[in-house]
This record gives sequence, C-alpha cells and structure tokens, in this order.
Amino acid sequence: MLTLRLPDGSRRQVAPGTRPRDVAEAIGKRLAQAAVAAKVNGVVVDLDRELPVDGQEEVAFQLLTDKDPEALDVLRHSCAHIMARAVMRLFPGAKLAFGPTIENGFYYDIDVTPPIREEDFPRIEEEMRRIIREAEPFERFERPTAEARALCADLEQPYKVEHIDDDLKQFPTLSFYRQGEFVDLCRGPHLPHAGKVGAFKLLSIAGAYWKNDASRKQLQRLYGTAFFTQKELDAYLTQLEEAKKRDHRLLGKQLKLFTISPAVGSGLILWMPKGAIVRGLLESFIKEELLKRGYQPVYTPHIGRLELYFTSGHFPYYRDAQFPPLHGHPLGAVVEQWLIRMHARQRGEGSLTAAEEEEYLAEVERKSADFPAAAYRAAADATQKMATLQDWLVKQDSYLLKPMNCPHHIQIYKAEPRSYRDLPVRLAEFGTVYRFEQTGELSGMTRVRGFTQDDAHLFVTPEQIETEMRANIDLVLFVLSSLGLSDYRVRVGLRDPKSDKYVGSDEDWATAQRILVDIVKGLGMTYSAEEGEAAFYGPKIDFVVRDCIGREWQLGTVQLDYNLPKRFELEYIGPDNKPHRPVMIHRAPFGSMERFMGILIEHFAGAFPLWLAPEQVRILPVSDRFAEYGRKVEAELRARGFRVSGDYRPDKIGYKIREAQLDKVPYMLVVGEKEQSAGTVAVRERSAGDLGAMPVAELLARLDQEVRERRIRK
RNA sequence: GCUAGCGUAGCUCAACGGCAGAGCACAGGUUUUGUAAACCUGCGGUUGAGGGUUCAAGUCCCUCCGCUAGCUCCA
Repeated sequence: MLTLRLPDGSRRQVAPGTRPRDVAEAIGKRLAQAAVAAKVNGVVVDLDRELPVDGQEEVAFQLLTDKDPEALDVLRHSCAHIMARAVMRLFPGAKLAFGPTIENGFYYDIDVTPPIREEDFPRIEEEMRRIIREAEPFERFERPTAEARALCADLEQPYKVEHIDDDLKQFPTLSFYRQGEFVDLCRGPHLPHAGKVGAFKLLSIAGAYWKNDASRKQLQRLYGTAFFTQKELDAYLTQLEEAKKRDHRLLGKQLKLFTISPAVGSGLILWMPKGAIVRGLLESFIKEELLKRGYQPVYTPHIGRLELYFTSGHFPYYRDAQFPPLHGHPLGAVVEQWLIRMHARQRGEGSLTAAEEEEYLAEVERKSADFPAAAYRAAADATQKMATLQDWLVKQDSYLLKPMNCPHHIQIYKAEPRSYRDLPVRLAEFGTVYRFEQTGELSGMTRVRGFTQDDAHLFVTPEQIETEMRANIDLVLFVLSSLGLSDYRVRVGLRDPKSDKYVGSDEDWATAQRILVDIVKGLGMTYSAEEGEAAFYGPKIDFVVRDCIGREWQLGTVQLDYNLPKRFELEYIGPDNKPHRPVMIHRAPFGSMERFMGILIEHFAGAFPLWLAPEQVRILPVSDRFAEYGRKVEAELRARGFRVSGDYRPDKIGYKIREAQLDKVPYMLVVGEKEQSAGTVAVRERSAGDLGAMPVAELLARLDQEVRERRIRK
C-alpha cells in the first residue's frame, strides 16, 4: 500500500497501480470532474499516470484543478499539441520540433513548406476547435529509447530523431502522447482530454532557429495562448491592448518626447524639446548624486584611433556590430576586411582560403607601394601575419566612432602617474556611443544605434573592490527607488564555461565571479546567476526590467574587469613603492539615457511626476476676459522656476481641460471671474481632479514641496 | 541578418483592379464659455521610393527603404 498526504494534511491509503483519477473519484464526483492533473511529490503528472509504488513511505499528493497555475501550464502544453495536430492535418508533411509552454501561452516550432502565414490562422483555429469538440484523450505510452527513435523516424519527424540523438540518449525509455492519429514524442504531462481547453487563440508567427542556433535551419514558431474559460482569454487580450497604450513609441509621439527620422537614420533618437527636458532633469539628478559620491566628471570625444579598440579588444570582437571605421588610407577598408576575416578564421568562424588571402595581397601590392608585403609573406604563422596587417592599418590614422567609453577613460587614468593614495579614481561621463545593431533588433528607444550611457569607470585596488561594488549597487538601487521602479530583477552574468569568447585568465574570472556572487548574497538580494551573460571582459550585475509588452531590458549594470587594466598596462604605485595593477569597475545606473527614458515613459504611462514633467502647470482661463489675469499667474509661476504654459485660445474650458489631461500636465489652473477677483486659482490635479480654489502662494508652496521631495504618484 | 506581417493627409483609419475619402489636428470666422470634445468654412495626398503587369494599380509582381512581432546578437 501507498500512503498519500493530501494538501489538507489528511492521509489516504491506496493500492499499487492506483491513478490520480481513481483518487479523485474516491474523494468526490465534482473533484473528479474538475481535476486536470495531479502533483505527486512536487511533480505534475497525468491523471492516468500510475502512482509510484516502491520504496516510499508517504508521498505528497495534490489534485490540480483550473484554479492552480500549474494546471494552466498543462492546458497550454496540451493546446500546443492540439495546434500541432491541426497543422499536421492541414499541412501534411510538416515537421515538428519543440512545443513548450511559455509565460503567457505556448508555441510550437514547425518546419513546413510553403510557410504558414497569419492568414492561415482561421482555418488552423477551426481545425483546433474541431479537435477540442472531439475531446479525445491524451494517451501516454513509453518505448525503449531505440524504439522511440525508430518510431519518430517512422512518423517522419527528423527533428524528434535528432533531439533523441543529441539530448535524450541517456534515458532508458521515452514517453509519447497519442491523440487519435496524432502521436508526439513528449515528456508531458497533458490534460485528460482535449475538451478541457476552454478558450485559445493563435497570436503570431515568427522565425526561430532549430535549437536556437543561427547557423541551423530556421523554423516557423507559431505562438498562441489558452485558458480554461473564454472570459479569462478575453481579459488577457484586453490587458494586452491596455498595455500597448503605455508603449513608449506611441506615447513618445503623442507627448512629443522624441522622434526617429529615417532621414537621420534608423535607431538614432531625436530628442524633442519636451523629452530633452526630462532627460536633462534625470542627468542633473544623477550628476548631483555622483558628486556626493566622489565621482569626477570628465568629457571625451566621440571617436578614437582604431588602434585603441584593437588594444581594448572591442574592434575585432564586435566588428559586425560597429559602424565601419573612418579610414585614413584608401586601402584601409580592404586591409580591415582582410584582417577581420583572418581573426574570424582563427576563431573557427567564417572562411578565408589561401587563394583569397593571395588576392588581398595582390590588390594591396598593386595599389600601394608602402604595404609591407614582404614581411607578410615572411611571417611564420597567421598570428604574425595578422600583426603585420594590424601594424600597417593602425599606422594609417583610422578612427572609430566609439562603441564604449572605457578606452577613453583609461587614457585619462594613464595621463598621470597614480598612487594607491589616489584610488579609487572614479571618472564619470554621459558618454555617447554608437553601435551598429542589426536592423531586426532596433526598437524605439530601447534598442538603438546611438545612445548615451551614464557611464563611469572606477580604478580601484583589489582591496577596494567590494566596497566600491557595493556602493555602486547602492547607487543603482537609489536611482531605481527614486523613480518608483520596483519591478526589476537582478541578474548576475557569469561566463559560459563552454565558450571561448571571453578574454582573461581563468583565475581572474573565478575571483571576479566569486566576488560578485558574494556581494549580492551579502546584500540579501534575490538574484539569478546566469552563465553566458557576462561581458567578454568580466562578470556583471545587471538590473533588468520589463517593457509594456513583457520584453526584458537591461538598465543599470555594474561590471568587474581585470582584463582591460592588463591590456592597457594600467598601474598605480603601492605602499611598497612598487607598481601594482588596478582593477576596473564599469557601471551605469540608468544604463543608457535612451533606454531608461523609454522604460520610464512606460512606467509612468507618460504621466511624469511633477519634478520631471516637461510641462508642470498649464493656465486655463475660462474665457478671453481672464487671459490677462492668467498671464499674470503664469509669469509669477515662471519666475519661481516652474515650467508653465497657458492656453489662451478662445475655446470652452472643458475642451482646454481635455487637452491638458491628454498632454498629462500635472497641474491645471482654471482662472475665471471668481479667481480673478479673489486673487486665487482653481487647481485641478491630473489624477485627483478639482482641488478647489487656493491663493497662488499656497499653490507655490505645494508645488515647491512636491518637487523638492521628487514625489512620485501613480 | 533571418521568418512572417505592415506602410494611404501631421495623427487614427476607410476605399471589389475602376472618380483617393472620413474623424481629429491645423487655418479663417462665429460663439465669451466654470472642470475630459461648441458651431461653420477652408487647407491638406506624387497612396514610403523605384521598376514591372494591365485599357486601368493604393490594390497584383519585383527591388530598395522604413516599421511591427519573434529568432539570432547585445561591450
């Protein structure tokens, strides 16, 4: 016998071979009806899966109904199967890859020719509805792995075969689910039958690479969502619509905060006057804080010698993601391409044949007398050849639009001898950088090609690392909390041990990663440590937020770096009168002004708090006759430093209020007969509405305090 | 970069392969107004660009540009 411990604490003895469905039926008819799946010792299983029998004294047992979040996952997973089944019926020969649930729904990756298009959705959905009406059960069965592989081959599902070969060989048996004619390799669990799917909708279609690898075939990913009831689905879709109204791209246009002109270029933000006010205030806010925290502001140019970025490693590493260099020699671009391809070949990416190498050599020899072709030919190996090319290239006075500020700040550090007494040196700059992001990545203000980081680089002794790292995390938290941004997660980005894209020694990485993890642990922060999320020169702590449609973006970041100090041979003189190597900390509390602004617009839905609002107060005279009094109040407020305007058009007051509300002006001051004679203003607050009349002095005191506190209201 | 979709007036959107339209905004006028839209008149377009098919293209085809979602990338 097996003892089940139910959620209410009671215990129940069952015979071996009992299924959750039997337990549900024994408990009650309604529960048996409502049950979707069961949770046994924390693992969600099918209702028809036999309960374990051996070696367990007692198992935790819970029946899941549509009230349980795990049940929704089961429902969506089953709905993904139903969608795949419908696609297989309508598109014979479709090959299935992966079909998991995701946060708000599910997808299935499918390889089908010709491709599925959105206009196919109605008939796929129709077929899915038919399958749901038929309410056939999902039947689980297992096969030894070799047989499972043969079955997938029989089903003509090559991706499933490959999946078994690559990832599942170590399991003795594999499970399948059958639903009528449809059989799919799947871990489960599933609904008892398709009829449990109350409501679903196909949402979108997109390309997705097989196994997330851009070098492999691109499949079609069909996204959908499902719920137990139509009402829940409708609520979700309404919520999506509502969220879209907060989109910074929409609000940015409506509120005239920023624009992007194809004439200037994709991904290049043009800050309009109102957006510029908000940005300026944010910059002042953080500058003030930086001075308090011992930072030294610096300014550096937008371009730098190409050699600088060879030294830092940025140029060869990120060549494709940068605007092309400005070459000082007509052959610069040729040699650059040549060199980059040599780099790629050495990393095992791309190809460069000996014949192509010869073509490059012939071309530069023909066109340029000063190219050291002999030295190139005499070079012992590829590394030496690359050195020859690089030496020539950097001598030609080529420049790069800076993709990072660190090399410039490093030169400021190096401009004078440094003593341990000077450290930490904290150099801060709103540094504008340019990166040639892929077209498909560009998105409003959140992913752009030119942006300004609220950047700083700290040069510290090893002993100072922890204190400075903590101080910077504190700064990020201060910034976020000052703006009421509380919905973020902390990510510790670690090196992917399987990748060779990182620079620096294993020891340095181990040390740096340990320090970071210790710090976030020490601060008691909830974090996720993620391999592969480090910068190529060091691990980092990122503060990640979501935009209005659920995408995650990195805002603040604090990064530890042992590598650039080595590459640039940075030093300070220690108490022992000997040179030592400093450690660098890269950090940006906002991340970039552009991205931060985008997120902030969505966070406030465009309704900035008073201290940030581009227009803080608008005067609304009831009629022309009170315009003069209105202008007087306006002048008074402006003299006190408020950003104020007046709407003196001959329109009705309701219309002016509507416009001011839509412009999300925090305070509207209605002035008419009563106010003019009493020397007051009728105050209307953006969200609270009519606050009644008050003397101008009283209003000023109120506004002053609200700004001083940087008060945030939602 | 890749897959799918989209691009019409400043904005939001209509128009079967057959006369390019509406609302808002804007301008002029009337109204002199009390807490989210007064009324009248007017202006506004090489339908993203270029090429092609057709008697006829906003609509069909091709190339490019831009945008959206996702994938890959993200110092």
